[in-house]
Amino acid sequence: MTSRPTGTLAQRKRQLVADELTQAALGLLARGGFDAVTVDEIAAAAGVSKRTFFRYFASKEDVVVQFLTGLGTAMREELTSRPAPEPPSTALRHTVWRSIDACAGQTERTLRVVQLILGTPALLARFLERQAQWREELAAEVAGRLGLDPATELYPRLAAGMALTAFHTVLQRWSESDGTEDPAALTDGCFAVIAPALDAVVGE
Amino acid sequence: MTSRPTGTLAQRKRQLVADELTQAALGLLARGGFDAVTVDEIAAAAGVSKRTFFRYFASKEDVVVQFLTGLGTAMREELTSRPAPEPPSTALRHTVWRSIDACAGQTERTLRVVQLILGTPALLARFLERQAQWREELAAEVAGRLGLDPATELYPRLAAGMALTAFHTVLQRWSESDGTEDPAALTDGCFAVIAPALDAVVGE
DNA sequence: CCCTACGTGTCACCAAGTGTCAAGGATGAC
DNA sequence: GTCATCCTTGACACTTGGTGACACGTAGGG
Repeated sequence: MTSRPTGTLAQRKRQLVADELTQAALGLLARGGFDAVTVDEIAAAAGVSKRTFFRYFASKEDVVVQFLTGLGTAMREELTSRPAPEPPSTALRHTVWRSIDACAGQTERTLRVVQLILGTPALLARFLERQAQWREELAAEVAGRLGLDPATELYPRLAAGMALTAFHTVLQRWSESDGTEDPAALTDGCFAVIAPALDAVVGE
Repeated sequence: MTSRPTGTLAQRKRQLVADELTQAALGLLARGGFDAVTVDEIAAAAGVSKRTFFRYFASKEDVVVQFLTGLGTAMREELTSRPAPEPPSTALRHTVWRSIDACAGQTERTLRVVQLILGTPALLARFLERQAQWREELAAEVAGRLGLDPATELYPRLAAGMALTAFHTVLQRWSESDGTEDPAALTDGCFAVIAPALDAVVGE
């Protein structure tokens, strides 16, 4: 998907530095943990200054969490592209699955990042903050699909929240099993549980 | 319940300082926002040193989030005290309601704190981190109630996650409405949506 | 009266994050 | 070729969150 050189030369150079920073950060943070590594060390490992690090990432947590940033946009894209008559449980199941499937190419790397995030309170906090943003976006999209007023109806936010709870549960189980359990099966299992609530409103 | 002077004199003195710190912090943070107020200012307003502030609170966020700390323990207490044969949706509805109802005595103060948290990314992140802990605790309790193995079954974590999604949604709506909407009605409305999923497993 | 324990203030220190400015490198006009 | 310009970067200084070490004062117990 990102195989051909995208954008201008300046943009590609910028992307190169960002990748180098991410690479260095994930390598150092994997061993030693989050607190044991300083931003100066990450910057030095990438061959840039501390100041440049903060020109690419808003915070030390950001360099890890942004590794999973694509997931949020992937989810919203998938949800908007789902056919309208599809029941919410099906549409949201594909939405969550799309974000998980997006990491298929780099399984072991993603696993280490997820384990790092779920095992580090500061990173978990930032990750959950991201999820809160995604929830609002998904809720708006769900409301639009069903023609509900997001300001008065409780369903959109709850549906988005349930989907993200499923997402989080899948990541937890996948992380705890060291990648042994099948993400697809976990996703289906989670949605089998929450589907009765997601689809109950359809008759309304 | 905390009407009579509890604990030793030293404990009460400690509580006094903690209350003074919380009071000062909430007062200053309400106007000016979270970033505009420094820990030194909070400590000075409470008449102690910065070092003493950090002997009472682990972080600047903590002084705000800990104001809602009782909610987590209140929830778990309520869930454990619920009769075993009660359907999950009923037990969890009372669980969430108990934590909301616990703030009944200080409505306007709680409202300002909730609005501050939901409107400040750093505070929201810490608050969500707390909720993640609560979720694990509630999931363990749910698993115990139903005799499910929390390591293999998806239901406990999902049920706890749905309940906390309801909790969060109630707080959001209550906060956005400036306290106008009725928390009890919101709670019932949320659980009416998620109940089909919570109770569907009963037959199993 | 002394001794201990505990809470607090002071100071020093580290790391995260930001503003500012000057240097360098690429680009484009003439 | 040269100059002007823009953009990125590094260097430096600074603020703030957070921690460790130590010294001081006070209450209680021998």
